[in-house]
Amino acid sequence: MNDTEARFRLSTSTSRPEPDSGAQPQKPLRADAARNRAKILDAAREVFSEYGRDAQMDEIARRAGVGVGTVYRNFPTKQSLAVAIVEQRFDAISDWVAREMLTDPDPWRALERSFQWCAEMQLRDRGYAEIVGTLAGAAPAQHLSGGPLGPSVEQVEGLLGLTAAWVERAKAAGVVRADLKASDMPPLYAALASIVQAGVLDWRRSVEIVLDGLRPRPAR
Amino acid sequence: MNDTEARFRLSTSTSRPEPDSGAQPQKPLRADAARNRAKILDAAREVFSEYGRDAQMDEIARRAGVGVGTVYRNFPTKQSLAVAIVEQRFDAISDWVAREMLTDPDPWRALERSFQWCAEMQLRDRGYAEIVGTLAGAAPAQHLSGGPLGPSVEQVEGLLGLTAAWVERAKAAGVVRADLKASDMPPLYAALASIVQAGVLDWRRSVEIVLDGLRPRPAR
DNA sequence: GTTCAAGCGGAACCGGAACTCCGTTTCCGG
DNA sequence: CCGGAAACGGAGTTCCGGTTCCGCTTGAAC
Repeated sequence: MNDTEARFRLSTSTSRPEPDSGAQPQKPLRADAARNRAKILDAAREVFSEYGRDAQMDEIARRAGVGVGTVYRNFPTKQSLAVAIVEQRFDAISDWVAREMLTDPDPWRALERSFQWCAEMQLRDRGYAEIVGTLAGAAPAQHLSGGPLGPSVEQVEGLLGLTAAWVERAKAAGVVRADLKASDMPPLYAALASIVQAGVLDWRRSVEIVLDGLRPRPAR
Repeated sequence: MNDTEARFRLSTSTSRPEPDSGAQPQKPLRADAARNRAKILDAAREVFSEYGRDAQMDEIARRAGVGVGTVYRNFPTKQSLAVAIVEQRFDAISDWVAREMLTDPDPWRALERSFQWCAEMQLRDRGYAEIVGTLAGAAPAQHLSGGPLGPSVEQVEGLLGLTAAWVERAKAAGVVRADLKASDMPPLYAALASIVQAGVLDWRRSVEIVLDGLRPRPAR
């Protein structure tokens, strides 16, 4: 699973690590350096998904076939590397939602599939719950602090927008409760991810209950 | 908030730290030692609830007004201290369920209150989500490994029993879906705790959705 | 009051993991 | 093909936090 990364945003791309925003020309990296940067990102993705925040820099360097020094030349700190990975993951989520969830002609089925996908993601990536949790916790007006890790404000708003679009479609189709709001959804995904993370084998059962909670309220 | 601990199980009580199970007589601790052990447990409770697993032994010792050495004489390892605290918390949960949830004449209201309580607990104890997650993940036949931390098998089964009792009452009263099982509940509490942990301010909204999912299914 | 084992404090130890430094290697413009 | 700037590697440094050790203090049995 390599080079699935061409479509990611500049800040994590195979160009020079941004010393600061604003200076755009950025002489491109030397050929080997660019290659290494890509290898590092791939390795980091792998190691973070296996060990979550306990991933070790040495291990990442080893899997990238590179010295630690090289890792640190590209990402001055473990934190910054983690952020880059989180941003990639976040974009992957947005991609999926846009591609799979918004194009499905049946919004309810799209919802079911999205929960399924969320659970699978958590199963294969130990850091997933935290990412989704970040999104859920990034409430509307909470953009001030910009917690420890976390995707950018634009990323959060983008995904929230996609979610809102789905909610509209679903409500129009009458398949969900009439009072559903876009902001209701992220916490539910975060919840599912954490359930899977906790090792609950029968997470589908929890999904079933939540889905029932999302259905249109019966006319009184 | 001191000495709320008389009712906890022996292994965390103010008696000698168990060198092994089986040797029961256990000369009682010297008076000052017993006092210190209690102070340590109180401090640990406090620090763990503030910092979760990042709690530091030195800080615990400091708040207990005791040297680190004393902490280690009572709990040979940070892990063992953490386990003691987890067991206390777990018992507190069981207590609450037995006292508040099973005695409430209205099972539905008891359910609502329990979610409320769960959220409040998470708010005041950073380690709460992990405990509830452990419970949820401790599926029926999964008692083999005995993960990293975690309450004892008997504790888990005890609480599961209480939950089952509530489910029966609620079903008898016809206030919940007919197919509800005791094992459905722990994941929902774990989910709520994690939502609150993620910093979702409007967690009541998520609760509302889940509650709707728990209501009796409308006759088709 | 004396004695001494139980208990205490906290400086020192130690391992692990993030990060730095610098001698060596590699790319690439001329 | 050469020179030197850019990049590399990985041993070494630093920091941090759990755990140990040992000389001192104190409770309690006589």
